[in-house]
Amino acid sequence: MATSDNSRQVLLERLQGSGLRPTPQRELVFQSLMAQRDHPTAEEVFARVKSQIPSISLATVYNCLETLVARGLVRSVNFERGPTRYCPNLHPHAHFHDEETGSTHDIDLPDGLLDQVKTILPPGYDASSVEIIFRGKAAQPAGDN
Amino acid sequence: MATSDNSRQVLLERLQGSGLRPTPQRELVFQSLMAQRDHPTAEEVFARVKSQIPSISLATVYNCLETLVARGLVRSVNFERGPTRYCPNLHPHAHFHDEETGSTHDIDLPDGLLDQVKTILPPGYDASSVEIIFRGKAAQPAGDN
DNA sequence: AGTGAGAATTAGAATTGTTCTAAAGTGATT
DNA sequence: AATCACTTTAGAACAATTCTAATTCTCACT
Repeated sequence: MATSDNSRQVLLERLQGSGLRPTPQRELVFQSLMAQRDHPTAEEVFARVKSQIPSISLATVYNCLETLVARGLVRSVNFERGPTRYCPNLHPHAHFHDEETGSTHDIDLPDGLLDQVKTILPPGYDASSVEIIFRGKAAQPAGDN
Repeated sequence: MATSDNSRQVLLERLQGSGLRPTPQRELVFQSLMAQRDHPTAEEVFARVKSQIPSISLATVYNCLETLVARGLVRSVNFERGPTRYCPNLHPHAHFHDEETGSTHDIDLPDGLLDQVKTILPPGYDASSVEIIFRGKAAQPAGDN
């Protein structure tokens, strides 16, 4: 299949380009993600790749996933590890994570924006809530956490 | 102060309305969130309320927070507890969490939507990424995870 | 005021997801 | 073949959260 050869090429290039080695473990973890296009957890990836490399360890799977995410080859869905945070702001708002300070700011949403965003959902999808998270730098005097 | 009396009223009503008791612990946890409008973790809330009720336990803080979130009095920022998930879809897309099945679906984004959403950021905020998460029901033949 | 039932709290153990550490392996380069 | 950086492995450690069992509290009803 041409597609998987392509993505393998991309993987190899990205690794080379960062001075990282194209190890069997990295290739396999990447392949397993490309092959089954769902959203597996690290444990699930671990389970899937063990049949190919029985000696692979969970720590290696975590390492490989981290590498793939860092190289932009894969996306991680739980953007922010760490403890859940609670906010008393009940107005519809988005969150901005300042990556430098680790602080979180509330961003007010214009009226109707959430409804507008919901219109991108295909028929059959009924969203009870929408969450918008920005990440980046805020040239702002801190304050929030 | 009228505001905090107001929100206290709301708290009491919401609890009553669900047959829940307005305990000192629940009131205190709620108050502490209202008083300091940042995004504390459960541990931080625990630390803050201990001075008022030294006997309070961490489990109670978690319980109270869960209750407040369930009653819509407070919002939790790490929408989905549990393990991080990984997806190989590199096209800009949102995620839809099906609350019934626990599965996650990719939602394609129309061109320019992310840029458009970014325009709501006040000056000084520079977002390197935007994450959009829907939660709700999908009347869809599953498939994704 | 006393009692009983259900609700809530407490302390600590257990679980889960992730990261860390130390030792061993790999492979290109001298 | 010695070296050096990178990688993997196994298991311990850690952090966040949930669970459990015992106790305490609250409140409606006598």
